Amino acid sequence: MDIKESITVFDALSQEARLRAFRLLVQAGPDGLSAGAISEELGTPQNTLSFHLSHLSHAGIVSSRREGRSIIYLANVDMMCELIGFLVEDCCSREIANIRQDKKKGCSIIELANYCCKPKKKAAANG
Amino acid sequence: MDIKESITVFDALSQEARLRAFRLLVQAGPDGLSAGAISEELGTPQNTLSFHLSHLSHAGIVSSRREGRSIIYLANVDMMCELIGFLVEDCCSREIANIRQDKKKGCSIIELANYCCKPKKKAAANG
DNA sequence: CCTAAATTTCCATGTATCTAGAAATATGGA
DNA sequence: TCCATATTTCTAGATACATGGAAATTTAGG
Repeated sequence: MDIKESITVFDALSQEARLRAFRLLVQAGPDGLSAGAISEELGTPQNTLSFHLSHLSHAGIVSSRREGRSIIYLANVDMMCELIGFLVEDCCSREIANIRQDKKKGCSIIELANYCCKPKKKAAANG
Repeated sequence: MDIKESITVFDALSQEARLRAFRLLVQAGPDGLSAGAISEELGTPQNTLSFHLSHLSHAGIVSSRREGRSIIYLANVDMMCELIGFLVEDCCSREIANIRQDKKKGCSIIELANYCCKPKKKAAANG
């Protein structure tokens, strides 16, 4: 993910209706949710929500498929993971964070030093 | 971090000058950078940049201290980690991501399933 | 074809944001 | 005090975004 793309994603997530819609979609998982269902859940008129869904879609963090008369939206969790990677990237050079692959578990592992995330505690004699 | 706060942070990071300034500050680490240094690096007029730094500061992802005539800005990496936690939160319920504390290493560990971050591979007989 | 349902596109209005010139504020040194 | 430096605040105009009513599009069923 480059800086332009990440700006597009941040912009997409920087509006309440959109962020709440995205979170609903992440929670909904692979089944996704119809535009109408999201509209009803958020209490946002369908045409307004459509504008926002289109915004999310353009940013690439949601995708959609038609199912009969409904259009089902899906969170693109992959993109979200890329965004997290982008955020953590700069930290790696400061020994604040570390990203590696665990092939046994089949996952990416991000380690964030606690002196970064828990600054209230005294730092250990470690760096 | 709640949804309102995260919107404020996403909004702060959704503009090129601000995101680039923030990344410079992350790279700069605890020493930080003066407003003038950032302005010069980005090629953005000081008053324009001041507007953006104030935006970042209001969102809480940078802080500042005065040093003589300069004002030194610092990335609030803690806030960035909270933001990552907020993003990952919804995934956890879907077994896509997981956050835990490793007390021996003194860090937070985020595990992101590869079927999330590496969708090009075939998924195992798992879902 | 006709009607209903689900969603999007078009459009106008109001609001917020971005930008940079000019003026103001804060600091350091002679 | 006076001057130079560093940064912010004020201000105005241009641009972009959010909202929702009305019309258009797409699909389903008779």
